Amino acid sequence: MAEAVNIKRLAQELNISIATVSKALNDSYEISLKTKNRVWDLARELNYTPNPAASNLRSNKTKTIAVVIPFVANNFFSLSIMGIEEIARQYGYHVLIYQTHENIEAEKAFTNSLLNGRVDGILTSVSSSEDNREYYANLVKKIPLVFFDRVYEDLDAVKVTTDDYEIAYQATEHLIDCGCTKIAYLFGLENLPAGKARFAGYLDALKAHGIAPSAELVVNYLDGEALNLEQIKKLLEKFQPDALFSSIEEFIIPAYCACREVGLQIPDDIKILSFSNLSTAKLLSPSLTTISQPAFEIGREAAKCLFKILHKKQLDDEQNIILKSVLIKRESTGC
Amino acid sequence: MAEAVNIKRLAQELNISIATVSKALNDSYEISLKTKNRVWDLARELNYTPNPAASNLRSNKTKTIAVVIPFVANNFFSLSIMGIEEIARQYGYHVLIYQTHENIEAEKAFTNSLLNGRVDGILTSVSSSEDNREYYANLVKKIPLVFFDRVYEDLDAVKVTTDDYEIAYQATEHLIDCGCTKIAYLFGLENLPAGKARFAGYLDALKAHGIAPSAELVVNYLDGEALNLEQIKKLLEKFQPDALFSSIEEFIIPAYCACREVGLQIPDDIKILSFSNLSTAKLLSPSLTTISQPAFEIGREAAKCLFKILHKKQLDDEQNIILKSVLIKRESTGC
DNA sequence: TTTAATTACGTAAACGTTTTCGCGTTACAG
DNA sequence: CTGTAACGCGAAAACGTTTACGTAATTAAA
Repeated sequence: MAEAVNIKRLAQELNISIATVSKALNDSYEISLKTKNRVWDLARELNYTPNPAASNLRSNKTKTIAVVIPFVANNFFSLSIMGIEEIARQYGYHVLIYQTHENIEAEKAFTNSLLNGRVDGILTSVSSSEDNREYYANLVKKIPLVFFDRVYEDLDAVKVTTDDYEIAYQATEHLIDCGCTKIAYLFGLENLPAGKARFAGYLDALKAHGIAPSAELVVNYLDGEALNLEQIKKLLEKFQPDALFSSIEEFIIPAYCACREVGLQIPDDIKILSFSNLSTAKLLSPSLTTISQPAFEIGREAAKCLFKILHKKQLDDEQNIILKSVLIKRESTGC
Repeated sequence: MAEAVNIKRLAQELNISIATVSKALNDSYEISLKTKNRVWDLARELNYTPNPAASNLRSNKTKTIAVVIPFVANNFFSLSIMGIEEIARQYGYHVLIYQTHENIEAEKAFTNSLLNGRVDGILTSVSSSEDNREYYANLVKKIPLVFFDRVYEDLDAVKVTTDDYEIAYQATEHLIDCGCTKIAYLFGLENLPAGKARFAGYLDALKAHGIAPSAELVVNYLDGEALNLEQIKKLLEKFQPDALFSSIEEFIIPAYCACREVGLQIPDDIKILSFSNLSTAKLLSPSLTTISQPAFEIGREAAKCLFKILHKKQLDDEQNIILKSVLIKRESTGC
């Protein structure tokens, strides 16, 4: 604190100009190796680190990226962040985190606050509460941005997603293979391509197997665990489905509880399957069949793409990167 | 991007000096309300937002805090971050996240990189792999810092923790009340006050009930799920404990698996209890009795303390804030 | 030998703010 | 009418970098 060690100080001690010091620190070709070494040694000795604000101001680079997501306390997103962090660290970048809480206004406010040079780029998984497509259509023109998992289609930006349609189709077939014919669908992310693709996979699999979909068997996600519990209990009592296909993790607890409260045995009376990155899925009672998304890899991949853009490297042809999810069969689907 | 809108631009359009604009934006008493309104209106119209780098450089304030934690993909920490974020947003601060992966070198490297004015303050939960006390003893002199959950004692800094000793004592008594006399301890965070306090609570409760502790019944955490599974299986086979008291969440999966593989029924043959913030604890097979820490509140409280320090408000007397954990009894302790 | 190119470094401006200091105007007391 | 505040604002320096440009010394080419 006391003895501010900055470039000027280094320059004075070494009797050279601050320009030379700056260039030496940045390993410029203009500076001789001898001088560079003198600078580097003294910098290390005095524990010099460049002032980020000054550096940002002058160079217009912050070496910082922002991650804008609905929540961090969520298995998928926290794993994604781990992947992002890993790559960011490799590149020497810092990571700012913003949670939108699925609030579209917060989402706009945060991202807007990032446009004045606070960060070099943004990684985001958009809020599902409302359609915010127009906003993002504008945003992608203003700052390097990569979408992951929750994306908007047809925007001029890189998108890292998973094979939602295919895996949902495959999962539905699994339920059918297990003898289910009345498969209820717990619908989340309805406003987003991911949610629509999952639902489409479910519907198409039903049709391919000659099962007529029924709107009565579809439950839309509501905000609040208790509400969903009520919804699912009503569903179970009124329409007696023989399976629950949950498209988002948030339905798991209410689904299990609802079955218990209604007195249904899993998987004998009803089978359950859910999109989820829960590490304890195998310990649930009974263990839960899940569609597990490669959350960590999604984070890594998205971050890699962003850094390619930031470093102006040509992106390998495609703007859409699709990773594979995996269906992990466990007791809750019982076969 | 094109038409950089900055203070100079505002000043030109309004035909006043940049000093006046700056002061108006900061609501200085020196400026008349009339002028302020003109500035504010134009700023809004042109979508002006101050350049953070310039502002930071001049004022030495970043409106940014850092959170340095072992992992974000962890129920406790991700909840803490939610709490921190909530408070930070109220104060208009940005949040940088750094994961140490329990690596003491990464821990030092990150925090050192924050000392050049990148952030105004730090919130941290220290790595448990080694003792890094000396480093922090120095660090707290250089930057406002608040510890939460995983702290070092006797440092001149605010510490937000939980009642580890008391709740561990209480939990052990609960196991004893359920008839257990041979209670194994799955030991984590051994290098930290939290880990030591939990263990002490366990030991003291045993003694108070006339049960002699045994070193054979203590298993230390190893890095890697498989290793812990092996350890616990050996423990079960060699010493037949009638309860497992796990001091950290990471033991839950290996503990459950070990019991299954060895053929022990929970809670009939053996009871299990663990520190944990797992939201699915009640859905496990059988549901898990947990000590649940108020993770969200810890984050909130820690952030509040940091902002008090940053705003030079006097801290209410005490440097140690202790929140209460809660013991949630479920099937795995079966009584 | 002369000229051109290269190397190694310095000067100074610039990035967009904040803030100190000073100055002119108005209001009011004496 | 003069002297003194108070008010409202502007000029300019400062924060610590980066970088365009200039220049002297050395080397290579002619």
